Amino acid sequence: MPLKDLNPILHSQLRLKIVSHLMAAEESDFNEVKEITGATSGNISVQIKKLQKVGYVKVEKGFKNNYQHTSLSMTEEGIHAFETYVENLKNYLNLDD
Amino acid sequence: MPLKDLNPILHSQLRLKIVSHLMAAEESDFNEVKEITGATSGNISVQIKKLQKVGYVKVEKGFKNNYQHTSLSMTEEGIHAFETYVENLKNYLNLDD
DNA sequence: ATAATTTGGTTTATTAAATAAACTAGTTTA
DNA sequence: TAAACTAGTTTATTTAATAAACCAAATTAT
Repeated sequence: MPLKDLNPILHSQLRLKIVSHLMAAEESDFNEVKEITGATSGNISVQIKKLQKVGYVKVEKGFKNNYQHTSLSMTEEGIHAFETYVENLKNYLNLDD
Repeated sequence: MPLKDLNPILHSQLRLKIVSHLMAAEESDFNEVKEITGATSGNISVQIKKLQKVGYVKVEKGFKNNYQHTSLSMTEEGIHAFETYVENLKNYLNLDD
């Protein structure tokens, strides 16, 4: 079968780092994402918003030790999209099961 | 260990399709790539040139049945880059060996 | 013979995406 | 109370992806 197009929301260096981390971590926050990605806050803010807009990531804003705090987690839809992305990508990498 | 950056030359929808095909096919040409990717000639031309410029793909222009013909194949450097890309990507997909 | 069409592309212009710089708002420390 | 830090957002810039328009040679139709 022909190679399927890769979900462009996930096929992005930074968003893939973020989602990969959230898939492994189950729950995380803005700062953790900043540390593991090494990206700038602005870039992360933009990409998180994009992931939220399509419903892949849940963004909860609140407070923690008087400071604003943004916690992040994958939605069911996001988990499913990631799994589909991985299956499609395997065909590119010749890692087919 | 932290997630390594993915080689941006390979982490592109169309270029990954092209390279994936060339890795499997060993030898191919412009038209075959056009068929399997479904992309426009212009887009393929640009991406092939990019892959050639970094030394990942060998481009040989000649003639076949009186028509111009462009054959394509991976270079050693390209094969190595692809393999490294796959290894790095595995860490994103949680497919680690 | 020559005009129209097809093959096999390249070049250039447009659109979209990634990224960082500059900014905002509140908190803590000197 | 001013400086510095935390935790982000908004906006501007750079870069990349894509398609439209173009070019040249070969073929077919008139």
